[in-house]
This record gives sequence, structure tokens and C-alpha cells, in this order.
Amino acid sequence: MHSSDLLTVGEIARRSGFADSAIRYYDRLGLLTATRTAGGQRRFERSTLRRLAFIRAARNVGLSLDEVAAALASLPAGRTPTRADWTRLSRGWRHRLDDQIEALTALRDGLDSCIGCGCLSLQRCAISNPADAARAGGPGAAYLPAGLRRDHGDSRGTVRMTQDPSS
Amino acid sequence: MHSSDLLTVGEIARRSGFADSAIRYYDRLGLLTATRTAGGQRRFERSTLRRLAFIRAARNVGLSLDEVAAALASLPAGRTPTRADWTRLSRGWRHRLDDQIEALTALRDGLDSCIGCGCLSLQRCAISNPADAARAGGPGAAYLPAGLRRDHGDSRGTVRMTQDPSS
DNA sequence: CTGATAGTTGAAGTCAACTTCATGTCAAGT
DNA sequence: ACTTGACATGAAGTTGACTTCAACTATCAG
Repeated sequence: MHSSDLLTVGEIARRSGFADSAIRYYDRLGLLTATRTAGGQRRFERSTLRRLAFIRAARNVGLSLDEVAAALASLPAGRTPTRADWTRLSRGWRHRLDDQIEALTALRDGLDSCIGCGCLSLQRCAISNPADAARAGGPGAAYLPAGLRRDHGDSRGTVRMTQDPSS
Repeated sequence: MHSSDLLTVGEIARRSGFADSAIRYYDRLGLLTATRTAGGQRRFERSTLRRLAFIRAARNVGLSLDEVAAALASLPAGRTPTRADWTRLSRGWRHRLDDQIEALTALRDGLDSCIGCGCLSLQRCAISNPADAARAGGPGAAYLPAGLRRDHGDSRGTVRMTQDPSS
């Protein structure tokens, strides 16, 4: 029994599973919209909870907050989003997950053929290969998608290897 | 035709695909060992290239540099590691990748059952569920392994939800 | 011997996504 | 009215894995 059906930061946080600070952070980024009381405190509509569920789901799938913001910006202004709206936004996710699974599977299979030899060749080993070597017909050249790769800064240094680093 | 078969930072970097700065960083962390010239410059043995291949492979599989350091510390001191040594170190990786693949697959399958409804229920939706809700028999409760999860700070806030946030 | 090229250091910066802190204000129950 | 707990803000801190910078110094081909 509240005076209205608007929710405070604390209530939103408790019911969504996000920390208070994360809620304020998202508000600051514009991912959430809040009205303010006369005293300046945030008050959220209940639909904010669904928005937060979307945010968590998107992040689990691997989207950055920037991508989430872009997606949310495409929601129709003025009315509360419908199920169809949310569904539309998450359409691409399956494909994204498929890609991630495929990349990991290829990596694992490459590992299977590598693990017995211990070679870890910089040219041939699927599991240690950076993102652009071994392009030509290596049997299991496996690359992680950018989001999963631990190899983020590969834009400046093109790796072309012409010699075998034999130990 | 070099004066010896020792490699400079630049050569190591070029041939391994890592940046110079990363090589020095790894050296500082103790992941690599280098001798020094009279003038103080690093000189690496060729086996360092294999070590770096291992590091990249490990990072692709999802290990942190701390884990890499621990693994490398278990290599026998005094002699150049053999293939068997490298193989031993990467034994657990297949299992690790299997776990990651399984988690992503479960997430995708949860998505399949969610995507039509647009519900994104904080209780029921496998894809938006944080790490401890929906434990009891939800059909596709999917959780990402810690390394893939975008939800790192789950230690302090246990999420127990008892009400449906209907928008 | 002399440049050019490549190497050295420590400190500080970057990025993402938040959290923590200090200090101060609001709201609500009694 | 008062007290308590929640909320407000801006700035700074956190983590991991590096990168960038400034100011020097080493190496080597010619």
C-alpha cells in the first residue's frame, strides 16, 4: 500500500537484482527514465523492471551497455513497450549466441587435435592462433568472436609469420 | 645472421603477434624470462615463442594472466619444456571449453523458448535470470559460467524475487 | 664515428561497468 | 518535531590487461 505505484531506487534495485548504484548509473546513462519527487528523488514506473530484465538478458548474451542503449532507443516513444517490442529487440540474439557457440566449439575441436602434440605452433595451432594467421586452409583454424576473445588489441599489428619458431 | 640466436623484444613481438609493450609487461609479471645485454636490453631464447603461444592459447580459452602464471610456474625449472610439459598444462582446457559451450547452449535454448513471448520475466525467463533465481526446476534455467557472464558482482546481493513485476 | 632504429624505465592513461566515499537532503513513522 | 533509514550528488577508486608517454640509452650498418 504505497501512496502511488511508483517505485524508489531501493525497491527497483531489490526487485531487479541490480545494485542501487547500478540503477543510478543506468539512469545517468539514459537507459532508464525516472520522474523526480519535489525533493529530487527518483521515482520509477513498474515497466522499468521489464526494462532492467531486458538489460540483464542483453548483457548475458554479450551486448555492451552501448548496444543496449541503442536497442532501447529504438523502442517507440510515448507508450509502454509491448511484448512484441521486446521480442523484436531480442531477435538477433539467437544468431549471436550461435556464433559464440560455434567459435568455442571450433576452438575445442582444434584443441583436441593439438593437445596430443603439445606443439602450440604459432602458425598451425588452432588454439593459439591470432586472428589473421593460418587463414589458408588450416584444418581447424578456430577464432573466437570479438566478445569472447582475450586478444582485444589486434587492430594495429598485423601478424604475418613466415618462419617456424622452433624452440 | 645474428651474433647469437637470442631474440630482441621487437623480434619476439613481431613473430609472436604480441605488441612490444605486452612482451615487456609479461616479462615484468614474470611470465617470461629474459637475459640482459651489457647495456640492459632484453634478450629472449627461442623457446619464449612457444611460451607466448601457450599464453595466447590459454587466454583464448579464458584463463586470466594469474592463471597463466600459475600454470607456467609448474613447468620444470632448469630445462626447456618438452611437448609433454605443454600438453600437461593444457589438459584441463577441453573441460573448460565444454562448460562454456554447455552454458551458452543452455542460454540459447532458453532464448528459444523466451523469444516468442517477450516476457523477460525476472523469475521465469532463463535469459534474464541472474545467477541464483529459478533454481527449482525451471525448464531451461541457463547460467553463464563466471568467465562469460556479464554479471560479475553477484556476491553481495542475493536475489530473491517473490513478486511478478508486471508492467 | 655517426645516425637511424630500437631498446630502457616508471608513471600515468585507457576501457567498461560499476562501486565507494564524503557530504548533505528527503520521507515517513511515532 | 524528531529520528532513522533511504536517497542525492560529484569525484574518485576498482579490476585486468595492457598501452602510451617522456626522457633517455643501446646497437649496429655504413
